[in-house]
Amino acid sequence: MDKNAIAGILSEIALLLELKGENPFKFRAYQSGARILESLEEDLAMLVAEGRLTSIKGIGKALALKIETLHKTDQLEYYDNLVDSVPPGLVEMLDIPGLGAKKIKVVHDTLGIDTIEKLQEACDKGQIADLPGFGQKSQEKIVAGIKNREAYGKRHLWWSAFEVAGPILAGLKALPAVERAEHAGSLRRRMETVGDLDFLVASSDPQPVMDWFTGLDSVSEVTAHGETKSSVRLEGGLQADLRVVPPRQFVFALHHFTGSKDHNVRMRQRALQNGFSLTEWGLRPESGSEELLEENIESETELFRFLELDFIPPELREDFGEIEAAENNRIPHLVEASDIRGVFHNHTTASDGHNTLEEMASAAQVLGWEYLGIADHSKASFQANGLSEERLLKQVEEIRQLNESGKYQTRLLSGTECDILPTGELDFSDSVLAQVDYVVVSIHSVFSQSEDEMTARIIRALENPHTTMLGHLTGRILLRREPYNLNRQKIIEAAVANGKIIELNANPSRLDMDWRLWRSAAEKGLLCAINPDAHTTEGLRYYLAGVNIARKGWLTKDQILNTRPLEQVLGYFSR
DNA sequence: GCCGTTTTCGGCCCGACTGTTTTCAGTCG
Repeated sequence: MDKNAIAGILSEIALLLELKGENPFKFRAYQSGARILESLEEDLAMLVAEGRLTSIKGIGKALALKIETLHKTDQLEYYDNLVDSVPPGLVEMLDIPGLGAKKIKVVHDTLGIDTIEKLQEACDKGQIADLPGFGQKSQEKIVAGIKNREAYGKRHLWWSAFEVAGPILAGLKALPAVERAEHAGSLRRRMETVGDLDFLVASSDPQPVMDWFTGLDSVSEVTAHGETKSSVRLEGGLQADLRVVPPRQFVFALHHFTGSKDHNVRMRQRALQNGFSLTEWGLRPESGSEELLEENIESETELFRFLELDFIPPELREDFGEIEAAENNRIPHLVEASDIRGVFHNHTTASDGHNTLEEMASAAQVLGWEYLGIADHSKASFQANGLSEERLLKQVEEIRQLNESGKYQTRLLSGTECDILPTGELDFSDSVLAQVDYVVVSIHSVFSQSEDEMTARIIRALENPHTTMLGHLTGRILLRREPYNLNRQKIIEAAVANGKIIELNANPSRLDMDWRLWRSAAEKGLLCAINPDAHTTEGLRYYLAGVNIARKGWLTKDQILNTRPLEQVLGYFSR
């Protein structure tokens, strides 16, 4: 069993222990164990073989033994027994807002309820309201929670959440009572998906701010309306929280509510080591002290500096080594949107795009790009109106003529998004591929191969001398389709060995390859290309989502091909 | 269940809101 699968089991164990009412620090140990495993750089097999698991901070004897057992045998009796002892319905109930492990345990222990259906029935009979610690309101909340579980339970794409958040933030900033306003949470950290929107405001007069927020036209339900915090449900199911804090607290609260939780834990630990207690309220000389430190800290930069750290951009605050880097002046200068000089993977009406070659060229010019690559589908992608050899060569000629005409300042590059056939062969022959500027190779069919088959298929495509870059590595569609089975590390290694690029597909539903892999991949020498995979002129703007993810992946300008000027890009293609 | 160079036991980040209570537990982030 690989480390991610094992991590999944450890998280599940944590959940089950919580439902059983175990010592909270015990299940937290499992939770943290799962996370540690996921972010492990070293080969798990090696760590197990050399008995070095316990040398990792957070992994003790008990966890090490369980990890080792799962790794070697794919089985764990402890886990199996635990699963058998907790009805699956109880786990599902955690999705219902207002129901946590303790209350679920009460419902189960007193009424014997073990499915959501039975919970619904008990609510209908009014039995839940009579339980100790429950009441009429909690019962109503549970009924609503069950009803909305489907619609509200899911996360939202960062791009769409950001579009909703933008006008709200602008509205907050325009209020007279508001001194400062920012969004926080996973939205500010540029996570690929967002659970809810967090807004933070500095004001000494919270009431009108709260009233404005809860009174927004797009609010379908007000779930909390307090003096410092309000929560609303927006049309479309997105939840939004607003916190209003006194101006001198703003920086601390912004840092706290930006998270991530794991990053905050590390920051608080660091503060404690330096003799301070850090909370969203500010810094105290020591834990337990009432008095806030009278330091003049007005920006996050100053807060980090107080803890002897360089500024850590919000995108990096995932406890992925950013604290250590900030300690040693090793936070990289991350790529910025303005560094992008063009993109390579885009479609036109020749295949399944919605805008013509010229419309795309014109839109790229508006974006100020030096070059725009066109990579329409190849013939095997029949469903996407893939180009035949003949049509591709015709397009190459069109592009050549358009460039010669000088009509657009943006130079068009001719490429292809060539299908990787199930065998790993490419959809076009070498002689055809030799006639385009570059080749993006992608998988669009037969997703169901085994991990070994899929990995070998992709590696074979990377070994083709005409291949320039690999498109959307895993084929995942966020919130909709899981990645296909493949060994990411092997593919990264093959790309490096063959001098090939892996694309960062910037389509907000893909954001593939995942940001968690980029830092170590780039350290191994992998070159990135940020591609919007645009099917419309508006879709070109997705490159911004790609830059976000590149930043989350610690990438700098020089690790990304499309930050380079046209001449260098052409030079790279004709190596 | 993990950790520790004062510690092998006694901690483990912490505060707001809600709904239930009548001083607080559970949930959430």
